[in-house]
Amino acid sequence: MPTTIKDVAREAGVSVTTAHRALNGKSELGAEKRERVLEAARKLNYVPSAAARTLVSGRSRTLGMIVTNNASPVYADIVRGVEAVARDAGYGLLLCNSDDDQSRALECLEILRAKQVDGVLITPVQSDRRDIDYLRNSHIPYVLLLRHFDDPADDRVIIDNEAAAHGASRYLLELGHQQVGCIAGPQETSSGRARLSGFQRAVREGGDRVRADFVTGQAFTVEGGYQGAIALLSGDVRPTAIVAANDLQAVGVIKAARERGLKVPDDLALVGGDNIELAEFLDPPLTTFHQPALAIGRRGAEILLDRLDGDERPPHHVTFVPDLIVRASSGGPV
Amino acid sequence: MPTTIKDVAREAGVSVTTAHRALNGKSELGAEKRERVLEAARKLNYVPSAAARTLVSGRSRTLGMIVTNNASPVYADIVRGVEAVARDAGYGLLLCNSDDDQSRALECLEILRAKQVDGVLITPVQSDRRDIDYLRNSHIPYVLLLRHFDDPADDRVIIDNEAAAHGASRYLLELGHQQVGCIAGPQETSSGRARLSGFQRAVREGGDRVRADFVTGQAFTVEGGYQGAIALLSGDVRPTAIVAANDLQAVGVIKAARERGLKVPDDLALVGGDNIELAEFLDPPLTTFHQPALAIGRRGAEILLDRLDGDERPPHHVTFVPDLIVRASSGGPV
DNA sequence: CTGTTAGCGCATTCAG
DNA sequence: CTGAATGCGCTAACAG
Repeated sequence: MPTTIKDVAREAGVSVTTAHRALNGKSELGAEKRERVLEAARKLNYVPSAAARTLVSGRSRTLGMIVTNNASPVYADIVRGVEAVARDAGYGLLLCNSDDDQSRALECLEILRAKQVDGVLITPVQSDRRDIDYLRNSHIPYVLLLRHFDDPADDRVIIDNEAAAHGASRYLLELGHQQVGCIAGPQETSSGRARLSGFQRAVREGGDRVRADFVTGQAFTVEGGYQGAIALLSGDVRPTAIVAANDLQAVGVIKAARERGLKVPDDLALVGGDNIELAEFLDPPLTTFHQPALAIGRRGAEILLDRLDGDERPPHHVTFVPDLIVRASSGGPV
Repeated sequence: MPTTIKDVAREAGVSVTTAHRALNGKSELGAEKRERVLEAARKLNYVPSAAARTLVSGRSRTLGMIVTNNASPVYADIVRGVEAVARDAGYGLLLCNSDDDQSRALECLEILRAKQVDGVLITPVQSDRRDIDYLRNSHIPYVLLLRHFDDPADDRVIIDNEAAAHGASRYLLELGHQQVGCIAGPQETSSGRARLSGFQRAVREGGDRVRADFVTGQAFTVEGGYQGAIALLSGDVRPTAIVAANDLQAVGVIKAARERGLKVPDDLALVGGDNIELAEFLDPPLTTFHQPALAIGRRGAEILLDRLDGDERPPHHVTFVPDLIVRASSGGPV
């Protein structure tokens, strides 16, 4: 039984209301009584019940967060950024993983709604829009992270995936590769589509001598990259360079190449995406573009908290533009 | 305004109590009325208020979790494991990072207590025992993960760090190294101490010809390993092998070695710890021991949920025994 | 300046 | 089988 404000009031010999006012600094009241109350609260180790406050105020001072998988480096950093901002603002953070399974995401949303989170940060499952629709229909403020639908009404914090992938791909092509492959992420995801588009644009710009091949729908994981690489390397014409959808995939490519006795970058040039912490220590160090995951999380949380604070401005569309980071995996000068 | 049970009752034309019973399947009641209620609930998209339930029941169906840093690979996996088990049981998960700062941890605990979490999973800040004392004094059930104090009353899920580090160190010594270094983690942490002990035991067992050197207090991060390596490599006698406190530190060692033109493992053999996902793809692939972080999280959450379910058995002390994973960084046969 | 009253949404008494 | 009343802890509205 946690101690309640009633206990504090009794201990201090005042009414519950007075205790409440002393504790929350509402109206002015006798300095002496205030002290007695604060003293009693300290002595009894009083902490106000969030549940009761939520019940009466309708606000929980808790944010919800749904990500694909908090253990994946990019999401891990995003969660970190969100948590830091949330806690600084005195908010709790309820974390859920969807594994990009919509029904799971909806379960999570139901829990979050029951717990009356004040807002939600979400990397939507993009097999369909049900998660986002749920949030909208429930009138829960939300901010999209990493992925988004075209609806401009949504607040969102993303990176320019098209430009990022284009830059990385073009870099590879300028090194002279004429047979390039691309492992594209799930094409339901806006990020997966955009990165493929960027690759394709670079290929088009490369002119007629460039021949490109790609596989789609590979998960943003080591395994996804591995499978994608197997597919690309099994084609009739082996690519001399591969653009992976992200760094984890690139690791999968390295694994596949290693198994086939191909040396990266000599036999197979490679670029990834995201610039995870260990990218520079991989074998070989990975050429990639930098996705500022921590900042994305922080910015998203700030936007959400602003909304909860009454921010009525038009939708926030924050787009970071990643820098290309050249390392050894792409071949060419480092 | 979310819809309440009152709305459902009105819609169904029954009393609140009846609605409650229909929704919670308490006592038997007219099948027809039950249907009307369920139908109304569905139609109104009713979700019971967790805040109200918490207020009346005293239980929130939420777990709290405090880790050093959810973005660090081991913690990320632990969080993942906890979240999976928690959600399967219908529990929410409130996540906090302490950055191993006790005052921050205590802030988090205050929040968690206010939100009346039913239990807490924690990797304690071990600068002192205030976080654990707080939990105990607040009568909040808790399970320690990764780290522990000697108090056998605490439930805990850890690995045998001493044995793990001993095995890794001995492996290195058996390769013939006579000048070995160890980068030890913060010695306030039980894991940091145990890993150093394991190293020292291996050195003792190595006999008189083995000369060992070590630095303590290096953070379990790339930077910590880097600094530690600088220190060890700047000594009068350069070690030919280094035992890092974990894989991230080992990465830092690789970085330092690279900067100094030392080749791993030829000029400097290296072992880490934890077996993070990318350990095998590093340059060079890292010899390490496997810490089953996901399983640790899962097991911890299961124990905690059992406690909440009334498990009164003696304290659970789960200790996983890590396997050594030999890769190229240690030199020797792979 | 202070205390009394009422109500947030739900679950658990009690009566009927 | 059903409903009305009560209280969880806190805050807001209303007296005094």
